[in-house]
Amino acid sequence: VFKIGDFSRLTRVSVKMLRHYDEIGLLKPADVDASSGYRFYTAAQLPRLNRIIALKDLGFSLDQIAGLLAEDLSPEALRGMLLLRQAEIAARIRADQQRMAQVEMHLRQVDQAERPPLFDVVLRALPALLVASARRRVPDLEDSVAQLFDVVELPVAARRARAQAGPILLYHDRDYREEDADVEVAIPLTAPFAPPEGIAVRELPAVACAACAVYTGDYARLPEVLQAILRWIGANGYRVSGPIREHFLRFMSDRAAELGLPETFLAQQGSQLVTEVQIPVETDGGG
Amino acid sequence: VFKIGDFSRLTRVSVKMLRHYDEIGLLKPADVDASSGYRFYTAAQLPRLNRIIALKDLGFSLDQIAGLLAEDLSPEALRGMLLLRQAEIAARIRADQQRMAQVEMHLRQVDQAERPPLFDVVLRALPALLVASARRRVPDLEDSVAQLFDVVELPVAARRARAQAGPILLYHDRDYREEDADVEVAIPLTAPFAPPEGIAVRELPAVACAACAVYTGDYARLPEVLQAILRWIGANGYRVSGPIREHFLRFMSDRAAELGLPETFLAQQGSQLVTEVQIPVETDGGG
DNA sequence: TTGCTCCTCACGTCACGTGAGGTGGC
DNA sequence: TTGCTCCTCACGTCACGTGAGGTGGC
Repeated sequence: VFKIGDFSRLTRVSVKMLRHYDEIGLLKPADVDASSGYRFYTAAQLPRLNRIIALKDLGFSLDQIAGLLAEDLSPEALRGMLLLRQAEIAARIRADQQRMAQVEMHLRQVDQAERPPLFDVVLRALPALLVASARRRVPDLEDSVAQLFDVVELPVAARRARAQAGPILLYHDRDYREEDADVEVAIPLTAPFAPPEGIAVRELPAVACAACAVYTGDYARLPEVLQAILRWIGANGYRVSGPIREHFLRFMSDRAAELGLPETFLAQQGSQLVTEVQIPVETDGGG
Repeated sequence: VFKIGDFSRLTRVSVKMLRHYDEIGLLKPADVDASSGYRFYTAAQLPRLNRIIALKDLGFSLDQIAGLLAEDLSPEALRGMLLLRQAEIAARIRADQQRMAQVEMHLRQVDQAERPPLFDVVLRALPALLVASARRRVPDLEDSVAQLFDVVELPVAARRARAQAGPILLYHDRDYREEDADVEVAIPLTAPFAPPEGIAVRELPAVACAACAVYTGDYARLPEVLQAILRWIGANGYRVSGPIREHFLRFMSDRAAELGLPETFLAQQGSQLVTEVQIPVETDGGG
């Protein structure tokens, strides 16, 4: 029979941890002196403590460990816990490998150039979105996109179906071009409706991984931003895997104001426009 | 200028997080209404928030991010932070890969057999230890080891140099044998001393990774334990990379009692002996 | 008036670590 | 007596999430 300090040295588990495990009921001392409160452990408790430490090393929480050590644990439940843990670890490894690639990229930027690194490109998932959209091949971007926007905006506004998110512009061409571009204007919806001709109500697919950058300012410089992100994508070993999106987080439109759009999405005269460029990517050479 | 809710939707950063960043001074609102306490943000704050999110994705703490966003951050300091992060991520990936291998092993055990899995083998590092030791080729383990123990124990006890850890028995043979075994008895020390002939005072090298199991009971069954760990090592894709050690955590010796050893290490008559078997390993096929 | 947004406490999370202040046995 | 070990609060960690309870503007 061991006092807590001896048991701690024996097992290399800190006294504080042993007291903690006692407190949460994971490992009760074999005996506790009623008057002094001294905890006493026995060698028979070593296997249980060893299992606790081993499971902790595998990353299980103390709560889960309590479950795994329960006598009535079925093999299927055990299998389930292990499979879950396996999936979690796999996900963490993938996330860490992405982080690693990003850190290495920043290091290259610091080593090569004097200018501060471009920290603003972020990889993230894009959720699926229900939208009303119109897709056309338009002669030139400037004017046609504004018109296309109105075409979609009107029926959405009439049905009060607009969701709390700005419109999205998708470029369906493989190569970026300003003439005869195949573009789609999409407006997020709260609920589907039967669209008039020329307009579709559909779900914009979710994107597992997109390189995104938020840009504040005039649309004239959006192509520059786009080029910068494309360079970033190349430099980080990714490749474009779907249509480029521009998400207008805060935009300006006289017509929109007339239509009574929520003020959130309307920039004041002279204040900044906010746009997020989103480029779906996948690992270059990977699936 | 945005109210906190609008800014939250714009950036997909929760209101709570924005308030938290305000509180810790990481991102103060451009303006706060004196009477209502309302926070107001501007588009000019977007780049900073984007950097914060990007750095958070890389796993930096908010404290570190504050440092990284400071205007007077030197490129060398930035480089240092990135290198540190890189090392941390690499370490985490390695640890996760080990965990993964362990989880997979447990899964195989659950799938193949009905018996509960052997959770008790743990991988861990062994620290370097200053010891007094004697190494001999002995005709048979039973008696000779006990004698060898006394040979080392006496001078250590005379100098009161014994550290708070039990003695260690090392097997230097490549293959396990009970006859003509090349064994070493090592006793951890608090301080070095000039040893008598036949005894060395040296540092037992640290081991980066060892498969360890704590065994409670009679020494007669130690070879079984050893065999079980060796099977575990094979099944998990490791191979033995150094001499096998037996660390006597709680042992019995009449002679030791005479010598006034700390009671911790002496089992009562009839109570359990506690021994940890430690086998240095490396990844099979790896460095 | 109702609903929505904003505010400030204050507590919970997770697995302990770190004192503070006091006791008991050699 | 001194030093060592044990005890029980109680607070800190980290980055927020989750209510509680109240206010302000349309």
